[in-house]
Amino acid sequence: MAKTDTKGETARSSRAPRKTTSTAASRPARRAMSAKTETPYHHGALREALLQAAERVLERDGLAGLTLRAVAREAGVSHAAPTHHFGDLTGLLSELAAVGFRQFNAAMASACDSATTPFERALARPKAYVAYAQAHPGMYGIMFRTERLDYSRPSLHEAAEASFAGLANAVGMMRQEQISGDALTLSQGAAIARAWSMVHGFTTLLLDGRLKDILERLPEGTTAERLLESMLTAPITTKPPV
Amino acid sequence: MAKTDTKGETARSSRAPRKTTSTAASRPARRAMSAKTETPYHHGALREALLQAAERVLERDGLAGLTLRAVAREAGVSHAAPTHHFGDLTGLLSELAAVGFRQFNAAMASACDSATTPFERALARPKAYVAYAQAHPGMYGIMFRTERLDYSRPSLHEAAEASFAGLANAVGMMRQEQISGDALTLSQGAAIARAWSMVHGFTTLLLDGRLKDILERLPEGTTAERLLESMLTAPITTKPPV
DNA sequence: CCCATATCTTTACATCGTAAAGATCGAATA
DNA sequence: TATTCGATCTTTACGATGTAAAGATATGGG
Repeated sequence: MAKTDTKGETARSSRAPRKTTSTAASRPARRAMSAKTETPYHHGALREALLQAAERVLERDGLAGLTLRAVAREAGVSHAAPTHHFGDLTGLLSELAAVGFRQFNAAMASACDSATTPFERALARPKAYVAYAQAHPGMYGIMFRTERLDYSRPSLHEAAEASFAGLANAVGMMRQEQISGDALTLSQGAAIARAWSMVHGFTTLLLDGRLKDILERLPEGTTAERLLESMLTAPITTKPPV
Repeated sequence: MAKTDTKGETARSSRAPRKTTSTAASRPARRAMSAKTETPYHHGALREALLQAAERVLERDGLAGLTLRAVAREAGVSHAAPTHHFGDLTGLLSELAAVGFRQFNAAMASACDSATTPFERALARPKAYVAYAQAHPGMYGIMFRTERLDYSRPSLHEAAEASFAGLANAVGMMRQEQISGDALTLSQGAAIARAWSMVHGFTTLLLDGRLKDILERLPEGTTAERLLESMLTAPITTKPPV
């Protein structure tokens, strides 16, 4: 038969020695393991290690470099190991996106906490939103690359839901009214949609380099953050936009 | 050597007979061509045929199904034919995105023309924007899938530039001032960024299914278009959003 | 102490993008 | 008109990827 997969996909020996977990490292290995007592057959916490490896690969090589096999190489395991933990590529991306949403939610919460005046509080979330996306462009890209995500996974569903709830809550605070979870008035829905659309749209356009044209034509040294601030606070001149 | 590419990749015979162009069809073929006088070696207008095939594949099978080989199959040519016309996958996607931007620009222009009152004119563009994306989700997805696009290609650059110019011009009309091409005030830039971010953000969230949560909680039968309209026209309650 | 099960590796294969070389046609040129 | 050259399309080939299936190995419960 035709020989395939013959070249350098083992990755067992040359990588960094596998960081065994406490339980696995504490007790001596029963059977002989490749003479050098390293790289035990069982990893111990491979799932988490794979997620961390995936995040490294994503931020280093971008979305195009984020493959199952690349993640396995980065983690120093066989190329089929991730499949066992995540089912398929969609599974891995979905779990990674869930990690991203949790990071994101934490960043938003901490930004809200550190704001004191009402004016600060109004801008804290949008600024933190854009800041997170700029600091983790790969992660943000994955979180909204819907075609390769499976929202039926509980971890992703919950993390994304929490993110949305935080947004709705913030909008409710602005309007000084409680936003219930099960029903919305058109005015409330419009306010949420406006806030989310504006910040999400700004972020994606910024990450895609689409705002460069605008930023270059603005007064010398105007940053994206300044543009965001102005976009959110400046009075609207004559009629609704566009 | 190991045999590869041995199965069903010819695609010459079973497909629809190639639609030869006028010049190719008008004169009889010189040499014998596979006994059945069809599928001439030279297509005649393969480049355009490939772009149309790509658009069909995109809207039928989605972005994941849009591969060089799938497009070649759809057009009934060998899998390497597209490479000659577009260089690589990025080339094909970029030219297809350019087609999308031209369609989009035409739709926007026609929407502006058919608007009469100032109120209509203010909403005509956003509505047409979202309507185009909903009618051609694959195309819209490609136009903003930046990682696989080459904006240095003149056709794409020009079409996207025209789209941006139309937006800037529309915002200028709203503000009743001329927006020059080379310099912007912060207020002008903020107005453009707000308009673009809002509509683009709304569109991507809608296409990604992220607005379903909101739409379901709104009064019975509220459509996305209604939400958009409300988002753009409703007064902003208390302070800047988010 | 032993085995069922979870975990990880090996092997295999279809598909994809892309490169390189061969085949065919159109048209300019002599 | 015959020939040659360049453009167009096909064939062949190769490495990479996702995924399935089967084999190897460790872990924990009986």
